[in-house]
Amino acid sequence: MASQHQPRKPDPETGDAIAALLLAWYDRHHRELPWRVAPRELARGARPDPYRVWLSEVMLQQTGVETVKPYFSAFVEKWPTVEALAAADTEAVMKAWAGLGYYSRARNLKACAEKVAALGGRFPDTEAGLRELPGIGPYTAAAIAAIAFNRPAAVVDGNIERVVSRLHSIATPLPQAKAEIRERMEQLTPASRPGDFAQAMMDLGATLCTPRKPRCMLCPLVEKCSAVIAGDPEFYPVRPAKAEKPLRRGAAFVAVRADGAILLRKRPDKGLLGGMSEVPTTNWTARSDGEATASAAPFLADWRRVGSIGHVFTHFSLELEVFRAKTGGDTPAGHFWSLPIDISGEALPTVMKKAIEAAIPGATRKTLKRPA
DNA sequence: TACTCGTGGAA
DNA sequence: TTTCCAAGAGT
Repeated sequence: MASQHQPRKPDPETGDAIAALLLAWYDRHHRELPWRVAPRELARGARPDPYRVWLSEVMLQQTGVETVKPYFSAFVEKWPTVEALAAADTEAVMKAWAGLGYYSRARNLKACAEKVAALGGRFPDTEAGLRELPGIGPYTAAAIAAIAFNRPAAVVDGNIERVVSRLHSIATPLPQAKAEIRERMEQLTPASRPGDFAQAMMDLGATLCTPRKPRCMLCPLVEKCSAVIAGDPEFYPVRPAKAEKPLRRGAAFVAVRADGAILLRKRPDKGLLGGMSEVPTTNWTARSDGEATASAAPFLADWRRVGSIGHVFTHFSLELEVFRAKTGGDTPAGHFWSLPIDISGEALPTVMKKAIEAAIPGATRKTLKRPA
């Protein structure tokens, strides 16, 4: 039923008052962000560019604002429009995304750009229409609808889950509480300025209503906050305990050619680090398998252990023993050589840059621009 | 519903 | 140091 995703009439006793208080706070204290159109500009008639709103929202999925900023700048400079991104090489997009994590986002970004370009370069302007595009889920569809198209969509992200669960002292643990939080957000969302309201809720969660030590004395909603009245805002939201991360081990092989080139290969499109490049490695297993290292190298060589690196993924930790060898120019099937000037621009995830750095310090550091 | 899927900053 | 967790989506 589409109707259950439509906002309800705001409750005049609480919803309207809260929205008004929060928007007044936002007008004075909103963050200045590269992808954001400030309320003053909106009042003058400026409209957000849906392409920039979409790009920023995808980058911000589970990713901090400060981390996203340089990537956002690089993307809009390289690809100023959705048509430009649609026409880009997928490999170039993966390279530009390298280091940002959750690499399926980059593939979905490209696929989404192609679909939107096929629609004449215009994004759908409804939640339902946006929801059909790859990489756009419930949150992102609502955020784009509200921010770019002024639709009164109920936007719910991690910040808003925290703010709303405190505002209404919702003790139900996540993710069970999501339905109730959504209903509350639907009641709160105003018909006027829904995009600013969503961003105001997120700014509040990011700057005042923080996970630990919330600064309630500065909060515009402190008098409306049930958790504050109850005396323990930090108790909310209630989350289940997390599972412990298992440790996996493996070995990585950095083969260096006489001209300094490093041997790389491309990972499968799906799965962990999908579509990204890597130095050859063994399988990553729960046990340490020293036996497998020599046979798992791309070829026989004078492999020397140069150290080890550690890396933490979402659901496991990894320790890689790093080996290096000087080799000839043969190219094993499925591999390719990357020259020193190209290394920093390769689609290398952070864990692979760590491995290369352990073998050749400075190799992945950004150097001079490649001559045109 | 429950996993999978990165990374880095803050406390 | 460890732990948490950030503007979640796909399967």
